[in-house]
Amino acid sequence: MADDATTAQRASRRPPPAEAAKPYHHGDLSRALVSAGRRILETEGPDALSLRAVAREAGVSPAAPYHHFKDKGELLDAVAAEGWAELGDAIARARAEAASPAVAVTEIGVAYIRFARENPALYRIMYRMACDRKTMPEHAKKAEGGIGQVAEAILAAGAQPTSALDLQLIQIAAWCTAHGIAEMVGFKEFEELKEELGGEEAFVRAVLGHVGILSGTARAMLQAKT
Amino acid sequence: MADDATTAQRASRRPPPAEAAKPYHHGDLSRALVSAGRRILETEGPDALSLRAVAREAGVSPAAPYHHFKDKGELLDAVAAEGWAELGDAIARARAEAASPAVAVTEIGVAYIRFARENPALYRIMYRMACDRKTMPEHAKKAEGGIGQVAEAILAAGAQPTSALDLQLIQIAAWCTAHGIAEMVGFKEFEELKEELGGEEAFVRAVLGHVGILSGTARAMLQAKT
DNA sequence: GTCCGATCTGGACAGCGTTTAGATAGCGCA
DNA sequence: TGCGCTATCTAAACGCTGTCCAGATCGGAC
Repeated sequence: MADDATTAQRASRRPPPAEAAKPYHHGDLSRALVSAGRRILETEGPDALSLRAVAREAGVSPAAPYHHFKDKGELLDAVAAEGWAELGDAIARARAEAASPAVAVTEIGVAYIRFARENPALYRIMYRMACDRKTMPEHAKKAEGGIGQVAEAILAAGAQPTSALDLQLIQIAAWCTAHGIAEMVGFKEFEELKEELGGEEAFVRAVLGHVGILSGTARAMLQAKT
Repeated sequence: MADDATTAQRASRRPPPAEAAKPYHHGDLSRALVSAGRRILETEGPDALSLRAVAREAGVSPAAPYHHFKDKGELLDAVAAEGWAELGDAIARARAEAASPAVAVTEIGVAYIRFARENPALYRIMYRMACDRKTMPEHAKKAEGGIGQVAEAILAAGAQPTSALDLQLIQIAAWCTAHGIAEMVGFKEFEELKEELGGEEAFVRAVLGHVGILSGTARAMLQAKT
């Protein structure tokens, strides 16, 4: 086994091999550190995610990560970026699998919230990083597999925004709503109600059903009635 | 000055004096610790809020707080509870000052978000505690000066929920939305857009305007159209 | 074949949350 | 008035953390 690795590495191209079992000088650590971080996040929660723990998990000294990330924060940023990419995929999948454009927006919301609930520690880090640092990872904004999907889905559902700004605000409102629900669904207060409604997803759909993301036209219509 | 304090304390009733400058054995520390915590939160941010820093700020040894709170978490809980009480007051004020019942719900939302934005570190702690611990402070739930206000305001605005459950879901949806916007308004992504709209509050109102919290009847109406 | 530069280690530092043993001092009781 | 009780506070210590440094290691370029 060790022989295999050594041989494979010796036969490889000039740059350090991208995937080897436990290669080389130490291999490509940055990737190993990020996935070690995710592993810790999943198994031990966000509070256990220390730089030292990550290094330990990856089998290197506590100082080693500093040759790949200037900071603990930068490592967390890399972990978060991976999370955003996966969230984007989940959103794209939900949109593709939606029964009709009309329900796609809701399904995207449900998928977003489900992702956050299935990866609570990851989502916490993702939000934390998006909040503190200046830019979101590009993945999160891109149309293919990103938040940009929301605008498209809203348009496909037949909404008629009065301007580009209107559309942008719709998008932001949808995102804020999803984030808010995602973070609050876990509150212990709602445990009873969730059970009454038949599970967490039912609860999420019920809450989502009480939030209307309104384009300019729909909003005007609603105001005319009230 | 020291004389004043000593005299006042000696003349006081049996139980330890509630308000003295720097009294006694050490005075009523728990209160001092909580306000020291808030001071640190405001001046140095949430990351600087260590138990030791709080003790230092209050002028006691690092072990002293353990006679009043079993945990760092319990101290944070106390700080958060104070925050919830103040948020409740802000909500009540917004409702009382609203021009009409129809706009009260929006004004409550704006007040909620403004509080979160003006006390970002405090709000972070408040949410964190509400998330991790089992129960919200009673203050937050009470009708006078609490989230319960939302339901009343919604009813006063003329909404016609189809059931108690419907009303509860409306309330939760509103809360989730406010929380989501409150946390995301700070994103650097929106800086440009905020400026374009003429400030953060304008941005908040614009986003809020694109979210409709729908009672059962209003929802049915909207669905009939789409 | 020799050197360079990237990578990794071991050790150190200050700061953290928490526990323990011991000092201090107000209160109830005699 | 004085004595002990108990709540409160301190000093010191533990293992943990993020971060930095000097030195060891080793692949790749000349």
